[in-house]
Amino acid sequence: MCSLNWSMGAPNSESDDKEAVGRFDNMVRAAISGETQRKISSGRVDMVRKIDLSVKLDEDSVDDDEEMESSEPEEHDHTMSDHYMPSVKDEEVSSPQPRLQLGSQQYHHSGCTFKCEVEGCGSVYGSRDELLSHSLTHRGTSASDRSTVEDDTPPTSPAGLPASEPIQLQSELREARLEIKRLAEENEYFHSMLTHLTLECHKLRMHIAASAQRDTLGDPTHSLVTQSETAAASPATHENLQRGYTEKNSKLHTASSPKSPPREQNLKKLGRARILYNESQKSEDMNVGTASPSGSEMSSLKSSPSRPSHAASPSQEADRMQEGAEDQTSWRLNKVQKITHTDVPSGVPITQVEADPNIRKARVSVRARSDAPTMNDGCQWRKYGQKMAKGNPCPRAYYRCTVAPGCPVRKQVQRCADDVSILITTYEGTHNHPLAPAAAAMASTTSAAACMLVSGSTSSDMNRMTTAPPFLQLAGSQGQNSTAVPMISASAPYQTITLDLTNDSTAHLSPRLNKGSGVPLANYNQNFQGAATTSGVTVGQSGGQQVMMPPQQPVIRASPMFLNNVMSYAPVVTNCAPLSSSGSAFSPAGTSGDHQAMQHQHHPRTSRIYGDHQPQASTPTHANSLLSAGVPQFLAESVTAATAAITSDPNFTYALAAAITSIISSQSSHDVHSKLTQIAANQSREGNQQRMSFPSSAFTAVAASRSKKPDGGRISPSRAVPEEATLSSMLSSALMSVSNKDQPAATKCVKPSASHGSMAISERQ
DNA sequence: CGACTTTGACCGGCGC
DNA sequence: GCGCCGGTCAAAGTCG
Repeated sequence: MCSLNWSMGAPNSESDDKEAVGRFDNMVRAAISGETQRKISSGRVDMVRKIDLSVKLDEDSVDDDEEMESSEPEEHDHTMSDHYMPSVKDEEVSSPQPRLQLGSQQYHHSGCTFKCEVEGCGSVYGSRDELLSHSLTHRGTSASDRSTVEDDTPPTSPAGLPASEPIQLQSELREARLEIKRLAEENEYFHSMLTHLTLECHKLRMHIAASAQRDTLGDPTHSLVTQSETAAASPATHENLQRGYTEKNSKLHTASSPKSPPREQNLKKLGRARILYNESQKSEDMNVGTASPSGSEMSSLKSSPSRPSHAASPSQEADRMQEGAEDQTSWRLNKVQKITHTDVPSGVPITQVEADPNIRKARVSVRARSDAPTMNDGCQWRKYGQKMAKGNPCPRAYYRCTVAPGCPVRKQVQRCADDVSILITTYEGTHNHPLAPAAAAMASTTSAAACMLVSGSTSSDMNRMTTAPPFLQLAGSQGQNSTAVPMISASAPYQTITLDLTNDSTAHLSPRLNKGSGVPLANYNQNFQGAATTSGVTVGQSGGQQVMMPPQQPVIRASPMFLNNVMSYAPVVTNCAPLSSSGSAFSPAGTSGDHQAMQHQHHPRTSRIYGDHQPQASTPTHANSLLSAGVPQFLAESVTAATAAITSDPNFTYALAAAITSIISSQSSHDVHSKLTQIAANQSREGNQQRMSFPSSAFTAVAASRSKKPDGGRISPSRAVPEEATLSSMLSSALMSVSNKDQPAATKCVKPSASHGSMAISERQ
């Protein structure tokens, strides 16, 4: 900022006087050309501001440059946030008794008039034109003040001001005013664009809400179409707006001053900014696994409560990113992105997620017995905080996934207040990276649970949850019914589903879990067993809230493992929005939306089924022998057993069986063989880390191998404690338990199609 | 020295 | 408006 500042206030030093004269000469010129070009990057509205700031209020006017610099962020934010375009009048009025200094002359500003305070003058001027002329007159009589000429101002003769200068300045001033007017029109256009986009966003939201409802009613095809429509509509709209702007701008351009470079640059910058914006959003979305178009971007930003008004202008967003303004605004943006990341489940357009506040706040809590600080779920976690939570003497630890930079997944680990041997791990968010098989186990298990949660939460009738998988139940709040197998906390601020792995069915499968607890498992299963021994759904009271308990079915207790393998594929295989839209869908395959990633996750997990089913397969030898035994058939048996296990719940049977079947059918035996071979090799390498006390497991070994950082860094307790219980082991054990039940497959042939997943969800409602 | 944990401070939401 | 509480940040400390 060089010469745009008209100091107001107390008389300045002599140097200021000298500088002011020369600066005044360049003022308008700089405002139009240099300043305009400099400030283009911050948006057109800013450009208007800078020109309008030809009268700027100053408290101390110590350093013009610094003042302008320091005032920029605030102005910028202001402009961006509400499209406020201040006029001179605004600032004039806002000042009680401002003083305007033009060159060496001072003018007292009162209302809309300026009074010259030069001794013996006292003229009053109503407009800035008059003021300008007057100033020039004074300057002609005080040529000594202009001894210093700055910048590129041509030197003036000692005799006085050239006669042509006032005319030239006035013409330039006229040009500047024209520019201001034109920019004001543009700003108005931006305003209308903002309004339009706001309406558009609102419309899209309604669409999304409607399609979500249709989804739950079993019309997935339509919903998908609708989603794609909504996703596609917005960019198109944006293009139209952009085009409209271009056209209008060209009209404005031709109708106004000939200063075309700024105009074109503005347009270019606008376009580039938009590209930048879209690219940045795409990169974000790619992380999440959904190449969400700008439509979702818009709504995602729009949905931010902290930024209600700025979201409709992607170019402004891009401008900010371009300028690298790391101010509060960008912090808010990050916050928005965080929210987006955290809450966007796999493979779901952001719009859908953001449209549903229920999905947004879904959490999955896993209760398991463990002596370790955290459970090994296969991921790398970094502890970023610890708090004493109310009502629990044990501190709550906060962890952040560090597998991939920027992964939004967090988990909270806290020991149960009633029984410190129980570790409550609450997951929130969706991984934006492929997961190791062991991590995928936990992720997809919680994903499945989150599906329950989301589906249940969308229903206003809680009783419908009686048709939910039997391992689910509704509870008032997490932890109140600590002995119950999974429950949904519908009243908590964050909707939380709890997978309780502390019951005996799990316990007997995972003796290590209880090894150090010293607490009889019966204590923790007493209530559940008591309530569940009755057939059918038991409804009880817990903490004043209704608790529904499903019929006790040991087989079903292990169903998380099936969900683990099923649900994570469901979004991909069936592209089932409800399934994948769970708030905490830790589904790596679904998340990535990438077929490669899916394959990457797919095979090991299938292998896990295989390996878990056969405890002997925990050694390479066994694995190889089993490989030769014919894997596909074995897998089919596993699927059959799994299917049988879930047939007790007629509504989820379709979804689960469909997903299972599709997993099997979508991969060749060759793939299975190769993956199993790979896992066997891993086991061979990591043989010393194999847990022989566990019946599994290919993926346990993989988990162990993955738990060590490639750079040899320290292993965090969450992944290095040797005695800890691995969720994956528990789950694999559970699967084995199910498989050994050898129940008849009531649902054997379910066609894997996109409709099934949704149908299951809808039926469940 | 880098990665990670610890821990006090800070912030926003929420209820009174 | 105030205080409580949950969640997060970031500087300092720790560890390999």
